[in-house]
Amino acid sequence: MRLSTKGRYAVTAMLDLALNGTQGPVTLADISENQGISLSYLEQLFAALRSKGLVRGVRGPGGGYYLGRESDEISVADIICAVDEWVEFTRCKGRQNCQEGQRCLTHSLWDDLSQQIFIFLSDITLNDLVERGEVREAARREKKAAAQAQVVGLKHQAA
Amino acid sequence: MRLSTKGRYAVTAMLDLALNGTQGPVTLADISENQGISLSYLEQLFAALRSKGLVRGVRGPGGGYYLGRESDEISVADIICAVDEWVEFTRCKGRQNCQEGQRCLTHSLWDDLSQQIFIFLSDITLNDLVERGEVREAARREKKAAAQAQVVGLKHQAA
DNA sequence: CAAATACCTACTAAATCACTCGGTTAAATT
DNA sequence: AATTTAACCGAGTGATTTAGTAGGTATTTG
Repeated sequence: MRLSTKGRYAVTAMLDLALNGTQGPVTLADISENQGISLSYLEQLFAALRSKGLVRGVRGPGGGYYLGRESDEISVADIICAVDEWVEFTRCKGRQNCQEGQRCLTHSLWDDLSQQIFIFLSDITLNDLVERGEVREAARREKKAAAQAQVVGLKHQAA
Repeated sequence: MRLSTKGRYAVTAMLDLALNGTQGPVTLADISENQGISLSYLEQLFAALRSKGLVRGVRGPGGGYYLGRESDEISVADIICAVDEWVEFTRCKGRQNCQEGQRCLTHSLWDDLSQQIFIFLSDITLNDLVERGEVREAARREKKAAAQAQVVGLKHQAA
């Protein structure tokens, strides 16, 4: 799992689409203006999103983009994976000295972390983000506190 | 929190140091050969690590590097923060339209994730990695399974 | 037909990555 | 003292990524 600004741009744009696309398609020009992302860069991002079926484009006047699926069927991980290539963290994959050396130790570390992040982001849908914005204060803090407690639990178990 | 190959190189090198530095300093030339990282690149990484007190250099023949602290006092997060600049995920920080718009939603998402990753990596020390390697098979798999179960628990709780 | 919009290709300045090169100090060995 | 070993230092480099510009073509609406 790779975390870059590119992926964050894509999530932000998709969230804009989820929020403003309830009645009719949203143009990239609108998103560009709303989010301060250049039009051509958005086009590149949406080409990738389209190829993965996350958005659906409608040409011509009055056209724009729809979400490709329901907003609760699109996870943040889906979006990031669509625009950011999944780079392997390993280097000695298939090399000779990766059976017992130190490399394997860090490999399992990165693998664990990568999976951890993936699971975290797979569980958050665009709809969650939309609702999170509406409910805001109370519910959000509760969720955060619960997740926090879980992480601390994981910490003590691992130690 | 930024996750790049640079940080992974640094962790790998530090782990090499923790494993091989028990009796006397370890030269960068050794680490270079062991881990397949160029000497000059290691020098750059260790300049950053040294400035943060994570390693201590000894010049002259028989010299090399020691860990700056005990291996159970150095976390993976410490290492990554030393070599990877901490880039802010936000863009509209201090801008006018970040009070209630969509941007704030993604901001809290990235902040949560970033903190999540930081906590995860802050809890893993070099010593943990060394021990993980010695106990190997049995204990390692148990730990992983336990962590996995925890993560699944977190997922269901959040959902 | 004209306009709006998606869709597509190529190019670019800036930054980062991993590395090379060519040094200079400081300490141990001879 | 001379040599060697190693840390330490700075400049530069090709490859890649980032975020953007420019200039189109294709398709649909009015």
